[in-house]
Amino acid sequence: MNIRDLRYLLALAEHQHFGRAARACGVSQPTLSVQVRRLEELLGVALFERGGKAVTPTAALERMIGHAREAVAETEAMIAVARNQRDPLCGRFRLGVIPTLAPYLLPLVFAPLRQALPSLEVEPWEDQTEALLDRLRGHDLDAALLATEVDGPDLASRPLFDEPFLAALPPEHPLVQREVIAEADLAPDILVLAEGHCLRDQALAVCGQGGALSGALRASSLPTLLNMVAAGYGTTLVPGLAAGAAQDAGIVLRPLSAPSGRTVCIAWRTHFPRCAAVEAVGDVIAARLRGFAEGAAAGTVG
Amino acid sequence: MNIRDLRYLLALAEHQHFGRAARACGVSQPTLSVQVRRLEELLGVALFERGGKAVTPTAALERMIGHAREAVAETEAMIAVARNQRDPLCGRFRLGVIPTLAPYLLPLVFAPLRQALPSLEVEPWEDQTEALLDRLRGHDLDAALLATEVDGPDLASRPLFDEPFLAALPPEHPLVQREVIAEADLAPDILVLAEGHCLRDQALAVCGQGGALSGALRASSLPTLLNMVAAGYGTTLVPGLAAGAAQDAGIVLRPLSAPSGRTVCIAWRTHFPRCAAVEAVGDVIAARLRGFAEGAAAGTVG
DNA sequence: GGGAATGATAGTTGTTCCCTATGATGATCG
DNA sequence: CGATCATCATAGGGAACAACTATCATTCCC
Repeated sequence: MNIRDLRYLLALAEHQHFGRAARACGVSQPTLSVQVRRLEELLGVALFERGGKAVTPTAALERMIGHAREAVAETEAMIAVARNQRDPLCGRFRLGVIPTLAPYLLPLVFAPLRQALPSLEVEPWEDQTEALLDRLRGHDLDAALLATEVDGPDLASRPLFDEPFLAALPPEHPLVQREVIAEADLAPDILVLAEGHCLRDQALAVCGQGGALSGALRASSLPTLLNMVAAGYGTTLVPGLAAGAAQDAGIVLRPLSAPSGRTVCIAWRTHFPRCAAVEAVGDVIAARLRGFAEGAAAGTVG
Repeated sequence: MNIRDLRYLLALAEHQHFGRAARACGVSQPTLSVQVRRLEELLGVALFERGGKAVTPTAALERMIGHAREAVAETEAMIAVARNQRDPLCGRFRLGVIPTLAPYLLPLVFAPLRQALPSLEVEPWEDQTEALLDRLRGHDLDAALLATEVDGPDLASRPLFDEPFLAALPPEHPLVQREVIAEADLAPDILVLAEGHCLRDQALAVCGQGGALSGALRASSLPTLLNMVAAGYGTTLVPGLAAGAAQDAGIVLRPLSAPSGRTVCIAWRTHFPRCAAVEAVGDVIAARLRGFAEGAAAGTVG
């Protein structure tokens, strides 16, 4: 059963004339003639009474034609929806972002995204890496911005930009005197985020598992951590994009003697069909952050 | 666009597995695979995300699937309607009957029709010949019972049975003495129906254009005409099936010396697709009236 | 009865659809 | 870590389908 046949049917019922109906359908008269007859044979019912003068729908067709009309209409509606969805750079795009990145990166990239991909509705979702990966695997996200590379059978990722780490010191800290801080010097009184934050692991990896890691002082968010540092509880590493926020909190920032940092990536399901959207979003973010690493290492925010 | 493809689509969306969906559709897995892909290319949208593990409908498909479901459902409803209509001996059958026949014939044939064609809903429509033919041509009737043969480019007819005429006399009429009446003897004071009734023309044809045709005395229906005869206003010819009614009205009936009558036919449009129904109805009526002519000519009602 | 109009039929060609067989890839398990 | 299984994609071939042009049959009308 072909929708085309139903179109022929409706055209013939409307025009009551094979030639005109065929012209309306853009086919030859024999084509429509044969197809209608085939349909009649298939259904086992006479659909039209072919008089010498007029071609009239039978009572049987009258009862069927409503359904036929609906079937054609629904099919066309479906095709119309498909046509509207055709552009992968269109529609909702659920983008996960880790908490140590979201508040500092999103303000920078929202405007460029909106300009470059006006019909892509980017919906951010803030959560920690593992939760984001779960949601990504569960089709609850379309992509995620992470500070860790992902590569597996089902997920893939692509680096977008490097975010250098800066040493964060309370204003009265003795190390403030130095222009450049050695990572090891931070270790004794370093503060880190609560478990689950990738920044915690990265800071510890850079500075070594400092023994002074006081159990009571684990911040659950980066702003809290910055406040704790500003209040003199200890030092920490801040990612470059948070430099402005750190300074606003009254923290002194210093470059590291051996510059290190983390790589922000965009991750997606290997088989995600709208990878064009992932790519485009990644391009926009990478372009916005181009040259950021150097500037941030020198203490400037892009 | 084929409805079959939509079925594949729905099956795959439901099973989320090519093999099982294919089995549910009764096709091989490559067939379903290829068809779904073709559909995706046709629509220009990815409909499924083919992961290593699961096959999941995309957001685009989620928006389309309702329409697809509706289209399939409507198509199936249409096919179901067609299936129910497939039997031509089923459904409404609008049957025209001329007024001089309807009240006498229909009581005889309703029961046999209902028995022989239980799912055919015979709807009688009483009117004069010309009106019936108009309605027949206008598709407002499916067939008509007439006392005249019809043959033309658009209409055809078939004789069902012969209905003899009987001489109808008031009880006190002098001709009552005779066992058999000559047609010419009726002519002087014959009464006929109003114009438009075919029985009028037939009576006049049999008896000649009797000069005594009083303009004031034209009955508009056969019962009225019978009452007029019974009241002594004149004589007439009655069709055999009305013999009982005539006798009930107090009329004396006599056979004609040169037996004559009219042929009752069933008429239909040449191109009417349910001619099987016409034939069946005709068969039932003819069978019911078989041998009626002889009996009626002898004064008996079948 | 000839001509115009209309639908049906015939023959042909290109497309579509389905099958079986096979390939590619990822998951699973010893 | 390699073998095996599961799953989907691809290839090739054959049957069915749908489209066309050309032609025929019928009806209608003058």
